[in-house]
Parts: sequence; C-alpha cells; structure tokens
Amino acid sequence: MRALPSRLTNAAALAANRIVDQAFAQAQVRRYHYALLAALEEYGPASQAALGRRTGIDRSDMVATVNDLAGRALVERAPDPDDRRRNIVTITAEGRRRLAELDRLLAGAQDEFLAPLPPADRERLVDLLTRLAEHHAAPSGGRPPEPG
Amino acid sequence: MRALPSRLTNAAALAANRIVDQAFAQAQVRRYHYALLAALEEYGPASQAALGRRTGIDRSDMVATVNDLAGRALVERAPDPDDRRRNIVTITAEGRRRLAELDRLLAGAQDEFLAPLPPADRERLVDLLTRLAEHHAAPSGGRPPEPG
DNA sequence: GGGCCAACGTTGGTTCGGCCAACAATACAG
DNA sequence: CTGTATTGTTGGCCGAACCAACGTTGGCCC
Repeated sequence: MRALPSRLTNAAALAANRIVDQAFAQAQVRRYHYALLAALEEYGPASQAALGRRTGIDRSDMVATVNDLAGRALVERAPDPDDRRRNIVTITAEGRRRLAELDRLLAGAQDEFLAPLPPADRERLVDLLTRLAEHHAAPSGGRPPEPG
Repeated sequence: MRALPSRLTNAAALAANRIVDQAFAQAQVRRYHYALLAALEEYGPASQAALGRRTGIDRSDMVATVNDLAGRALVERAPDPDDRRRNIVTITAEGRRRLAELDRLLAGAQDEFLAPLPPADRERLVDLLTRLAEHHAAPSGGRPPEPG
C-alpha cells in the first residue's frame, strides 16, 4: 500500500545522492560543482545562463557555483566581448583534471548504488527512468533553438 | 555519458516530488504530514520515536510535524501512562478523513508521474526501485525486534 | 535615433527535507 | 544505587531548489 512509485523513487534518489555526495566529498566538491564542470566539458565554454539551462541550476545558484570553482581555478569567468551582459565560463586544464577524478569517483558511486541489480536490470532501470525524466523534463513541448 | 543512473533517479524523484507536493498543497499538507498520518493508520498509535523510525523522519522533525497535525486536530498527542518518557500519537476521525482525501490526491499524482509508462513497465519500475531501496535501506542486516 | 522589451548577472531572500548536538526527564540493567 | 539508554524537545546546520528585484546591456520596431 505504501510502496508508491513516488516514494520508492525518492528513497532510491536519497540513497543515490547520499552515495554520490559521499564520493564527491573526497574531492571537496558538491553536486553543483560537478554538474557545472561536466556541462562545460560536454558543451564547451558558455554563458552562466546557458549553463544554468543545461544543468537545471538556477541563475542565482550558478553565480555561487562559478564563484567557488573560479576561486579554485577550475573554471575561468570572463566577460563576453560580443555581448557585455554575458560572462563566458571556461573550464581550465586543472578543471579537466579534477573532472576526470570526479568521473572516476562518480562511476564508483554508480556501482555502489546499483549493486543489487544485475546488468540487464540496470539497463532496464535506466531505460525506464529515462522515459520518465524526459517526459517530465520540458513541459514546453517545443524548445527554442537554444542559440549558440 | 551523463545519463547516469543517479542523475536519472534524481530527475525522476524531482518530478515525482513536484507532482506530489502540488497535489498535497491542495489540502494544505506537506509530505511529512502525509507520511505521519499514513504511518498512524498503518501501524496504529505509537510513540513519536517509533513513528520516526517507521517513516524515516528525524525525532526533531517529528515534533514539529506532530505539532502541526495536532494543531489541526488530525492527530492527538497524549503521554503514555506506562512510560512517561513517551507521547502516544493517535490519529483522529478527522485525521482519517483527511488521510483518505490525501490518498486520493496521491493516487492521482502517481498516475501523472507514471503517465509515460504502460502498466507492465510500471510494475517493473516498482520492482527495480524496491530492490534498490531495500538494499540501501537498512545497512544493519538484522534489525532489533522493534518492541511493540 | 528613440523607446521598449528581453536577457544577463547579481544580491538577497524563502522553503523544505535531511541532519546533528545537547538537554532534562524517565526507564532499565547491573 | 549507578550508570547507560531512550524519549521528547530545542536550536541549530547545510544543500537543493526556488523567486523577486535591480541595474546593465542587446535587440527590435517604429
């Protein structure tokens, strides 16, 4: 009766987050930091707003996250000469190094999280969750072309 | 590369929580309130500490939750004559009525959450998540008999 | 060119869930 | 009787996820 999907999902997410946070803590990093670094590597340099859209991090939280990472020289923040409203955030070499380390830690965390599931079930889980996540991701059917 | 299970689980949980919170908001209730009412109906009257163990709510948060619900006459808090450390929390008739309403709202939320999945996939999802949740639930293999 | 609206970064807040530490009162085991 | 554990309670912390507002800047339309 109380094995509701929303509850189960939440419980699983809680466990996952606990494991991931613990792994990241070894590198003095929080999830936001990783999300930003990963987005930078994946998409290349971008404005804070664009990064926020891609990571789901709020503009205001993005400020603090960039501050943190810039303070550790893992990213650089520079004004965009073509649009003086924007800051262009770029990952540094040190940032890439750190990201690689985080990727390793994160991979280990995934394994710990999925421990009770054999490979076939893991795939199915990812498939199901992907469908859910995509369905609830963008309530706005057609997304604007995301210029850039 | 970034379709990590932990991320997907988190995204799904986020969507689920958003939907559930929105549903509960219609009844001026938060998740903790529902969790407590549901636990009371399922297990019967119990001490705050016991309820906390069953719902996963911290003792300190339980105080506030019981305060809220007692203030709305949905539960009653009475000292346990057999153990004066304890408060026995009991659901009221009004509490049951409210719980039934919340159950309806919650069922609707589940449906909205699982919308993209056909019934067979929903079952598989629940199965997979249950295994994950149970595996990460109680690292302490054997639980004490939970007297009561 | 002038005016208007949108986007950007930033500051400063709020809320909620999930914790932890400490304390007094009480229970219980030795 | 003495110490240890449990209980309720207070008061705090942190991270994630938000929102409102403001000044700056761009782009657009007339």
